[in-house]
Amino acid sequence: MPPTGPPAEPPATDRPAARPTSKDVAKLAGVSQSTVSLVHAGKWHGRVSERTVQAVHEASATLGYRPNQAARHLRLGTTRTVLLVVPALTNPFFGAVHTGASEAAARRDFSVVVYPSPIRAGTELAPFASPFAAAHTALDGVLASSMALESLSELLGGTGPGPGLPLVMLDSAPEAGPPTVNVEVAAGMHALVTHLLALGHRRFARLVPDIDGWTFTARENAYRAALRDSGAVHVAHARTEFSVHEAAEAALTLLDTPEPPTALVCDDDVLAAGAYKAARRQGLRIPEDISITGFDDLIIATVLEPELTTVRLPAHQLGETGMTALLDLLDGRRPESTSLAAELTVRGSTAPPARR
Amino acid sequence: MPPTGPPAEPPATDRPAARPTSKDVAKLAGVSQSTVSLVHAGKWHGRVSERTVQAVHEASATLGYRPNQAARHLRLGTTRTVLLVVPALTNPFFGAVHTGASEAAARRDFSVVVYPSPIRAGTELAPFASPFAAAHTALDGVLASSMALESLSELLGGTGPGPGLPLVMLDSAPEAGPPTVNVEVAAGMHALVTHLLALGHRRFARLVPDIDGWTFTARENAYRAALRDSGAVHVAHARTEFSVHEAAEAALTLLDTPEPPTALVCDDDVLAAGAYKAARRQGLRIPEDISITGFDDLIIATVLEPELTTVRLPAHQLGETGMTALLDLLDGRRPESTSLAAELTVRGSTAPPARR
DNA sequence: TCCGCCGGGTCATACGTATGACTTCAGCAC
DNA sequence: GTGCTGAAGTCATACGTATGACCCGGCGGA
Repeated sequence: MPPTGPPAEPPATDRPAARPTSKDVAKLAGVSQSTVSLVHAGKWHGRVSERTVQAVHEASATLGYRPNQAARHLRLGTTRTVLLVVPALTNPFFGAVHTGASEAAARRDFSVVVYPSPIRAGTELAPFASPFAAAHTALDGVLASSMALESLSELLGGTGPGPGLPLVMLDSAPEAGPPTVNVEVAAGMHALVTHLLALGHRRFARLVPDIDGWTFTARENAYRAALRDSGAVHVAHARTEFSVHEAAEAALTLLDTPEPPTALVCDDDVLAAGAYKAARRQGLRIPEDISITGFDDLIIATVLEPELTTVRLPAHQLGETGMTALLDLLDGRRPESTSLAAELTVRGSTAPPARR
Repeated sequence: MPPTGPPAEPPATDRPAARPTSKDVAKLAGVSQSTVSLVHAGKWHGRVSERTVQAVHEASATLGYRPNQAARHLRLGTTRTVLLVVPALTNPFFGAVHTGASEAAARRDFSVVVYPSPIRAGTELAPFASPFAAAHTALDGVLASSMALESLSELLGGTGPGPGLPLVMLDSAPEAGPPTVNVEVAAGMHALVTHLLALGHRRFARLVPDIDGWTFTARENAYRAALRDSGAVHVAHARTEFSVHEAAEAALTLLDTPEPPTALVCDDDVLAAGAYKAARRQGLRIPEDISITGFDDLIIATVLEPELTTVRLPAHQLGETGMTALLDLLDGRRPESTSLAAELTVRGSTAPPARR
């Protein structure tokens, strides 16, 4: 006698609410599980008759069958899920990036998980570190924005020799390893400064966030390059936290001087909003007494009064293009790094400087 | 002789870049795969010696082993992934909801996928419908915001008899089936109107978005209730699309009348921004000639000048509480529907009406 | 001496799918 | 009748993990 008799037979009643499997469909349709799988994969040409295909479809419909994703992920070795790393979704710019990326992913049957990563290395990383590490094997690739590569690879569990995940970077230095999709912020900045120079401005100042990142470096370099040999001077410079009130304080230090600038170039619309506050506190009219510019073209650009002259960045397209590049990479095609145009958007916050 | 000889033997060389499995770890540590699994699950007390545990950990570290998520999902029948359904992440309010939800999920080792759903039924649904259906079996639950239940269940692939996914709703009617987490918008609106009445306002108007949803209905009802028997009158009402410029147009129709209101109650800060524009186009000063209020307390509330009196909604906390409720539900605990307080935030856009 | 028990592991299996290898059978040419 | 081909399916297995059921050696008690 074999050591085990038949174990306690499971209740033969059809379990009611359990999700149906391909086996259930097979039984109902009177075919084998393989056939069900073939039909659902669409690979049945020359292997299954039309009549059987019909039967399988009907059976699937009546049971409400959906293939178990975990099982196919395991079998196929792919999860059709990618990770989007952005600084914060509370910034509408990245909300738009996400939307674009999601749409592109959806078109090719991929899902997107978001990992809002703190920009500053180290801070607030704890609550997310663990699930990220866990998700590592649940991902096919990573689309990462505005983050230093080293901290990213650290996040990716880089300590071990595990093979790296396919990676595409958004808005980061094109020279670095992975393919990148960027916005031509340099060209945008150039157009912006040129616009101000053409209006007659000769005294410039600059308000920048205390965030490191390729875009900001690129903006800074383009700003300096555009000013060089222009006859205009860069008179001052302030770094600030990324909030309206902090920006206002910082802008005040730029404006409250014996010879204030006539043009204030801010690296983001939010900072420009702070600059508006500072200007008004100093009794300066915009744009008569001072021209102020932003960057990004968020909603607040049109909320401000006068509406803000800024550089529009194609956030949605950035996400879309980046995701497309990543999926191409996953398909084995080596995507080329691309740049998207940024567009100068002139509104009411810039004008010729007052005559002295 | 059996029909098949040994099939073409796989190349016995250790494959270089393949992700290591628990089997590889087991071999290196000199134990069985089961033991590795037990150690990683932390369920080894009384079953594995400390020394062996050490060995397994070391082997895992040197190989850079990460458990394959697909395999454990399949085995465990759970994916530890939930879906967040929000109208649009480009609205910073929902960005904050997402952040809160993600943090709560991360704390319990869950991932979040986002499905930005159009508010208006039918539109733009196509690009997302398919992956959503596919993801259906890859989800443990759904946290949904501001959407009609019927369109949601449609999204969930409701045609078939598939068992429904555990669901928690954000900001929706508490009477409906699933547990809800809401913000006490009614109390917030009551406080707001009371504030305006106390300032002496007697002629009210209202600017609302052309979006259906529980919150907006609740705001409207609370507004009317607060005005009833107050001696004040509701003079006009306009619906508008959810954008600054459209809102400005709509607000103009409210203000450009023989007897304009002295208080304009807007259902969102974005609409209030539009109202500011309309007021200025009419030559009205804020708040001397007209008081304007918003709702939500987005960044633009402090960007506007004067800064906007509004009702702060705890977006982050909403996402956090909602996610916690959903995860409780998944754990079998029946969460109770809860409400979060909304806080009246008085700033510079409200003042006593001008004497006539 | 024998039994029972416990610490420390291993074995075997199931989760649900996808797919290469195999089978079966009808039709047809020779 | 024999052999061949193609259509229509089925079989068996592997993906990597988690876990209930076993197994084994040593020790304490009767």
